[in-house]
Amino acid sequence: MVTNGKDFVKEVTPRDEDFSQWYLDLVLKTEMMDYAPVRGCMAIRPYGYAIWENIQQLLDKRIKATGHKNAYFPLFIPESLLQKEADHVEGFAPEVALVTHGGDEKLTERLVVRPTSEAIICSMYARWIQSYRDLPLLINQWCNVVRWEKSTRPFLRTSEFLWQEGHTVHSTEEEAEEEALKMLGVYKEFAETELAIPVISGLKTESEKFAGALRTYTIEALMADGRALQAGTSHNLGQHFSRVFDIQFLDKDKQLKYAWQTSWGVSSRLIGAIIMVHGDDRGLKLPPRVAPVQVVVVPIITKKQRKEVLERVREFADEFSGEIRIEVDDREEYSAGWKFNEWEMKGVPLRLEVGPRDLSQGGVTAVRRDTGEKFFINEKELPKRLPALLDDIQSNLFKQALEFREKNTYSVDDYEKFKDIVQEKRGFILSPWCGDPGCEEGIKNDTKATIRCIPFAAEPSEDALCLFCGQKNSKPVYFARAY
RNA sequence: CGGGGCGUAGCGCAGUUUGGCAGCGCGCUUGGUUCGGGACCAAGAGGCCGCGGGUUCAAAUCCCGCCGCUCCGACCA
Repeated sequence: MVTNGKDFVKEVTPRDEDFSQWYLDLVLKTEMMDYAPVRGCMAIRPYGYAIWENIQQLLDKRIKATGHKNAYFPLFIPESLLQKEADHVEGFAPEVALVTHGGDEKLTERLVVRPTSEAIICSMYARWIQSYRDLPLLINQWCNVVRWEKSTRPFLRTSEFLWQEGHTVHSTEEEAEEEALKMLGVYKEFAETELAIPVISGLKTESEKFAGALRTYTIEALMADGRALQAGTSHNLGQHFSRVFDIQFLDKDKQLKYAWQTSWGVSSRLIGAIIMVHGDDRGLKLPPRVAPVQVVVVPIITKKQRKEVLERVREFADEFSGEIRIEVDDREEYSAGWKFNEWEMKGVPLRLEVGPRDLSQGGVTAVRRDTGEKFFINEKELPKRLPALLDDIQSNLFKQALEFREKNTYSVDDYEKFKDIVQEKRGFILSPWCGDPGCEEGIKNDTKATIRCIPFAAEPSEDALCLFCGQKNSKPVYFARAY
């Protein structure tokens, strides 16, 4: 940590000085997480977990609204099941945790701690599906998964993380494709509406797609340091898994057919995205829709009016606690100024100050976390103003993030210029690519930038020359340095 | 997995070079005075110096091994 003299938040390294350190300072000081005694693992503390609960609640609603039901599958997967799909095992083998013993007894077959649940779920689906009447099968699960990662970062990449994974089965290829795209759309709408994070969506390249998928779709967000973060993926699995797990159904035409599948997921990584998209030198800036505390009330306690002020803020909280996540910080061992900084660091969208002056004027002093704006609100207007202000903060955060992304998205067809931007400014770079994995690889080796996605609208054009090889009829795709 | 940095009280650090009582600031506890942007006074509590070996009369300090965090790379949906 670096002490930054005159600034308000002493605990946090300035963002532009050292982005990584700023991020680490924040997740620790705001008590979102703490390191656990297992390498790469963390405890998610109540303040961080509350954000996850809000994400779960808001996304779960959407998953159910699109016809999916929740279920739960085992943490352990027999090793032989994981090994059935060739690409899948190749993709995950290096990072699976294995259970070899039960007590002192060696297991006859080793168990994999799920890195994702395709294998175990497909093995169950094979038993549940016989007829086209059993389809579509639309199931989601909220769970933890384990991937033994080489390098980890709180929330962004940890050995164990929380997520939801949807696993659906369909009778036709078209229907599976439609499902994969539909859920990508749900993710995009969710990220933008609830997390105030603008995302670009599109198709992953062959080298970046999910191990075992036919196609992978993705939403990608831009962090404040100009690096991209994959925020959610949706896979069209084709018949890859149904063939090896033998998920067959008798169709209307009396033919026995292999089913078509999808899977899709977002993880607790989204919490990292919220931090890195919205945060500033003072700390977090949480979008009201997912903020554990939307409004904090800080009483200004004075010797003379201590009782009146405390009574007022307490009834005040009761008044709004039904519709707003409101918290009264009436701890008397901390000064008002200390609390201001503390709650700003924790990213609470709106602060209300109630002191003798406010009481005499019949209202409260409000301060927005997003703009720092300070203003008086008359008591009578509060029921209307508070929800309206939270909505306004929510949309303003989205607007700021969108402006930042637009400012940091470049359209470039010259490789030298491309290299300069990757080096100096980062951000998204829309550049033509011929589709050859060799060119993708070459650009990655030169610049560390990867193709984040091929946007849906991308059309090849005659005069678009591949950034790397110069071939005509290339498509504009998004490049970035990524987390 | 390769290279660098770090690990001493809850947090930030000094002490390690040259072995000899484990310290400072913040925080914490208690009492009191305060409170509109990190208040003040007084009295206190708090340590397997990351872990395990070794050298030594004596190790936070020297040697060996390991673990963890972190940065850069490799790897990675």
